[in-house]
Amino acid sequence: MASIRDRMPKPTFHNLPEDKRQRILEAAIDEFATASFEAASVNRIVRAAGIAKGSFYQYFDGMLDLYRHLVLVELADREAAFMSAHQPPPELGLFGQIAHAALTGLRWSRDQPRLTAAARHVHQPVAPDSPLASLRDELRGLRLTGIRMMLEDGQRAGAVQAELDVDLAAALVNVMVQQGLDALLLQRCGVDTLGLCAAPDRAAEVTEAALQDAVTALVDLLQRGVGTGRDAGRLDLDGLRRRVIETRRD
Amino acid sequence: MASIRDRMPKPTFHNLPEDKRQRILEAAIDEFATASFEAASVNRIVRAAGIAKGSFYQYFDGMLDLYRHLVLVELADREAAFMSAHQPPPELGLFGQIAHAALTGLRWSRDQPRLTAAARHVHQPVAPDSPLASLRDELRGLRLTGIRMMLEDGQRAGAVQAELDVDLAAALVNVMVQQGLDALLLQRCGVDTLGLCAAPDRAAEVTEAALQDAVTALVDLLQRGVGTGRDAGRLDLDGLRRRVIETRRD
DNA sequence: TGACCATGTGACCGCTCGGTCATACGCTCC
DNA sequence: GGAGCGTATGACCGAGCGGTCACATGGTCA
Repeated sequence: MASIRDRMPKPTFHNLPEDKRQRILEAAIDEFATASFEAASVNRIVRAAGIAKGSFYQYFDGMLDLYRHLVLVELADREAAFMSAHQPPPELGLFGQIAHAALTGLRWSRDQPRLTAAARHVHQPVAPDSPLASLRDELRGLRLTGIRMMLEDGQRAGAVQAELDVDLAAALVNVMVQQGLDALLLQRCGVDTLGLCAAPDRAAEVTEAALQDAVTALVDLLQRGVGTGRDAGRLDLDGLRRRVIETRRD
Repeated sequence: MASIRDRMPKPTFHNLPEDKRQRILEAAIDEFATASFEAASVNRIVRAAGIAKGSFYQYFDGMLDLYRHLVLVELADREAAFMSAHQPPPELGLFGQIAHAALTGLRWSRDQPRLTAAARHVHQPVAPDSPLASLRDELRGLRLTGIRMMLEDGQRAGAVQAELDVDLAAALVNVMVQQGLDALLLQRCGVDTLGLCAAPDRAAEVTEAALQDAVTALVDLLQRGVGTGRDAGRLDLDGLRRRVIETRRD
């Protein structure tokens, strides 16, 4: 934990007066919320923050250095503070915990869409030679481990199917949480995180009821799937999968 | 259908000799497979295609024009040809159809990672004022409608829960198909579509067995969820959701 | 032959980019 | 006062960008 947060910006950045540091961070958040990582511009950040370009390079080694600090320290701390200010009731089961976390995450996206949007570059597929690749892999690994542990706990408690391939399921849950919640928001309210960045007043359209609908849909799908659970349906899948695979052989 | 495919490149492009047109398309595919849409460069494309820059602007109105044509015509046609060359056995049930489509889609990504990667810009969240926004919304709407119809068919056939919120479920299924399959590939084989673009020889690591594992994981989650289906678990969720919601009120 | 026109071409324009560096500033200590 | 030092500054660099346009090319028809 400490190792990947260590000493990213130069010490001069940490010595800065608080308001100046905040101006720089706000400008960076706006830039990354607006532009793709590759299209983000140092020039625009320094202009918006009201500092000289030379100063920027006294604080950071470059854009990646800034972004690492932003994601691993600033955004992570703010989100963690929000999440821990909304602790779940203590005796929730696995799916209750997931529902709580999803609901809290959605509220965070609604209340702080710029922060969520700025962090998005690290959740998207990225070329292996991209400067973002190692950062993405680090964070992805941490998230997957957390999800895997939850699923394994669920298995031990008998709430999760014992025969589940936990690695693959964790990858799917990760996608559903990272992208699925935003897609549900777009579906239910006609606006997603990037839309809220562009039109912050539309947050009013994102009602608590809509968030609850979204979380319910996600957790229900996760827990029970969309099938009716008839044995015919399940056997159907197993039987047909073999045939599907056989179609390849011709 | 015809309306959104109409007349995007200028007529001069359609009059081009076949090999020249192919060179341009290949160069464009490489560019969009490598770079983000905002960072894609006309200069690089014309250099790689071996045409003059002035010619490019005789064929297209600009990058967006080229990308629209690429996604809506070239890539769509090639993928459709691949998919229709792998027709499912006729009497598959809903989840069998989904499994077949997912397996075929994964094979397509493995065999043609550059084409899949070039199309990715239209599947990712995008700012509402981005030039890509309307294209993304068009395609998203088409996909969601298709998925919704499948789910409704499943409901009529009794294979899908009657009380399912089809709109929200379709949004989730869309995410699972668009991003989830790639995530499963990365989890199972250590390489995803962008990784295959950068290292095409690694396609050998993507075995049929791995693809089948991925599809099984996805369809199982979709059909049955990860829960054990004990009533306690289900009631648990419903009861606890109310409490989760109440935590907000303080 | 020469007029005409669709197409091909790349030098050129104005601009922004990431990054550097000589210089200026402001504070401390002698 | 002035030496020393950490920090602030913005002009400047070379490069790449999207887009334009005057001109070249080559085929067609009178």
